[in-house]
Amino acid sequence: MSGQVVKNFLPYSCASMKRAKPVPLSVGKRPLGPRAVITRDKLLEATAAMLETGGLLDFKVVDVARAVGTSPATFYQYFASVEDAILELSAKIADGLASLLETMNKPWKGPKSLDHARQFVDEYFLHYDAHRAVLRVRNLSAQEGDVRFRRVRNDAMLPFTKALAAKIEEAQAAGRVASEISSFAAGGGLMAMMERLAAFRYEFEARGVDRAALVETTARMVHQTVTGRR
Amino acid sequence: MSGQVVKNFLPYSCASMKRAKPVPLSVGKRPLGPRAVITRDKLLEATAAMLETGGLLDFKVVDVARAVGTSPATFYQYFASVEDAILELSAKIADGLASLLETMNKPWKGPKSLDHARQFVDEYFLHYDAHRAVLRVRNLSAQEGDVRFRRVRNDAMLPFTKALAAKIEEAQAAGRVASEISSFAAGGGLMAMMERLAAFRYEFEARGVDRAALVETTARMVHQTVTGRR
DNA sequence: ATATGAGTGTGACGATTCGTCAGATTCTCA
DNA sequence: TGAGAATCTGACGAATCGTCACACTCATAT
Repeated sequence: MSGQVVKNFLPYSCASMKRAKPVPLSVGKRPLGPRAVITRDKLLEATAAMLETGGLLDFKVVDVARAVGTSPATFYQYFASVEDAILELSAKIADGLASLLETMNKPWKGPKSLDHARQFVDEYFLHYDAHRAVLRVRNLSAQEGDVRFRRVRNDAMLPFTKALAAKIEEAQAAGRVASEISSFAAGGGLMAMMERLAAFRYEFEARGVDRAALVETTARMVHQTVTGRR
Repeated sequence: MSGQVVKNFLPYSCASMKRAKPVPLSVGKRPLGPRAVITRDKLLEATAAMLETGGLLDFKVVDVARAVGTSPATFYQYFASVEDAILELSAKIADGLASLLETMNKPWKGPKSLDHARQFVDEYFLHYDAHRAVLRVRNLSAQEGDVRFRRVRNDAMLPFTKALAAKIEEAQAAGRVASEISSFAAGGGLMAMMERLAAFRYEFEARGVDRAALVETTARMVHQTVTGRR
């Protein structure tokens, strides 16, 4: 109790006046050293793990810190906020789609075209499965209007939407798909469907639609919309 | 400062020992009186409003209470948790779909069938627009595995999924839709697409696809998948 | 009137989390 | 080995959470 008086004095004491600028010791903008990179990565990892486990509302930085064996202060040394950490996770995840996009950019022609669609859907589901926790937060934040999350989401999804749209335009030119359809909207619609089905896959399984059936059905819907063929 | 000593004594004073059971005065399970219903509703309303305004992570009961001109304690008198309040909001919202379901259960036959699809999509978008804030939290919680939210979501969406599935089965019986498709999965896929497009509608507008175009395109995709006709 | 008690609301509290420092600790290398 | 850079954290004030005992309001019976 008596300490309080001292405490109130301290910040203005002569001693503290000596060092004019106490040097903001923490990370300025200097590149992180190797040890720092490791803890930072561990924190990111733990953040993702935490999101898998519990709901977003129960998310506590303390838990993440504890999981890594460090203190909350360390977390805030590397991330300005929880959202920043999740944003970075979201961005990292998007990279994993590169190879899938290649598959996508090949033309869907001939008797194999439905197989392409199947592979596309299947791999997208795999991708979503591997990152569902982070992705659902990314999508929530994007819907809430957070520009950064919107950007990350678009970076991940737009290439696919456009690739689908391009195929649709071909089909439209060939007269197999109605011209009243907006190719971009349709491509986006298909991506929307896939994302959503991936998210609620288990809901379908609970009702007797197993993964294979879901993939097959989705692939056929995609294929049909994109090529105009059955 | 000196009051602190007194404070430490109080909880164990003889006076507090007198009443063995202090009677939990607050709401037991008795039905709420008229005044209570009003404040409760105001709290629900303010909760919804708060969700429209800011992100889920910034949600503070204090703000809701302040908005209604009451204290957090009052909020907790009526809702065990924030989630409970949002759950109730979600349940209420689902009721608004009743009339749309009627539209849905009519057969989509003849030259007007595409119009039915258009109306369906259009009204669903309207519904989503009116409740986007609550719906996105409902969906997040459902994805996180919260059983209550899953139930509410299913109650709202399953009837539509089933109605679509029924139509698809008709089309399959007539040979217009591939039998390899799971009608239930396809119906769910369409609902998924609509929900998602409604959620990210503004993203499309930012890219030059206005509402009308989005509705038209979506309606055609739904119609095509459901009837097997162009 | 007013006393009674059910119905309704809240101040105040302990507990928990947040986000921020200043400074302790650990590492590097001259 | 020791000086300084890099990394981490104890400790703190502020804010929020969720709870409880109590204060207030109001209709009704006496």
